[in-house]
Amino acid sequence: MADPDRFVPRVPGIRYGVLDELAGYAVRRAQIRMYELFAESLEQWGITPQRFSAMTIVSLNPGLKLTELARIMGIARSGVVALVDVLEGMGYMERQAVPGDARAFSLVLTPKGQTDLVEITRAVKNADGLATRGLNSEDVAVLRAMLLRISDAPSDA
Amino acid sequence: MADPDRFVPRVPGIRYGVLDELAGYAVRRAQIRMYELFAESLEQWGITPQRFSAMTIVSLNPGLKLTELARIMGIARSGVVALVDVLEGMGYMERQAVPGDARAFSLVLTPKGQTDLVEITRAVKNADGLATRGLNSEDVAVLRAMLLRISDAPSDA
DNA sequence: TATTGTTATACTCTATAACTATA
DNA sequence: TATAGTTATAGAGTATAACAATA
Repeated sequence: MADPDRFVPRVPGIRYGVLDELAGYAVRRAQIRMYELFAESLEQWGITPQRFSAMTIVSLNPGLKLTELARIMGIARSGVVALVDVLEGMGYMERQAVPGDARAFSLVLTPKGQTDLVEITRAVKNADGLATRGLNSEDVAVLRAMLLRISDAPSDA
Repeated sequence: MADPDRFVPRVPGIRYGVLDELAGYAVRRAQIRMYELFAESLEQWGITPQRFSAMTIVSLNPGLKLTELARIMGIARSGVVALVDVLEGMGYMERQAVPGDARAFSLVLTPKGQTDLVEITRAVKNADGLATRGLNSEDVAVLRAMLLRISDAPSDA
């Protein structure tokens, strides 16, 4: 096999110039490759990284409203509607009526969602391990800490 | 201002579970934030990160064919056609006939493209610096090296 | 036959804006 | 008035597949 079609981050003979000095381009290249590895592992489940994130967050924080999930995931409310529609269609998530507020819905995983999430999580961990196979666990911890710093970077000085 | 609408990577009171242990989720969160910072810096130019990458690569490797650029950037040929159409429409890039091959085109930047790329690169470096402000230059070098390892991760054992 | 660029089409992910029903 | 969810629409960005011209 040898992954004939996977992304090649550095093509021999090509000059990348400033791209090689940018943290942003390094993050982008890593993200492309990780998405490929995750997609391979999750293909059989019909689960994308985004769907996995939503399932995990709802599983651990049952009762979230759609607006809250949108804020947590950093996407628009309309995007969450589509995402929840898909997961509901898969039998993994449910909208439940909120007693005090007829406008809102509480999100919960179905029993099937909870059950399958265990195996899906195993597949995700496997993909993450493949991606970081070139790093030891201490390196990965350092990497995550540095990336979190970037995630928290403010716009202004 | 204080960035009222920017992505919040960790919402207080929310449990993230395994997401906090995954390198992949950390990369994704960092990528979202970096994209926001790049988009802010490049907004005035009508340039996206992808367009910047294409301009930089063509600038340093003039004469690339569309198929080659597609491979280098890791996207489909049809995507490169649309990308080159946009940059050509902006007056930044040109298709040039290839003497020996009537099917192909050589890509080059226009003089305007070369000139503006200097300032655009400055804006990109500024955005990258903002994103990595919480890290010193040694940290950033380590970060880039680790991310490159991930970019190169094979699928099989 | 194979390759290059192109077009057509579709799907995902994102956004904004307008709508409805409730609060 | 404001909020929660929804719908409509649009724009990137990606993909596959088919095509014409050329190799």
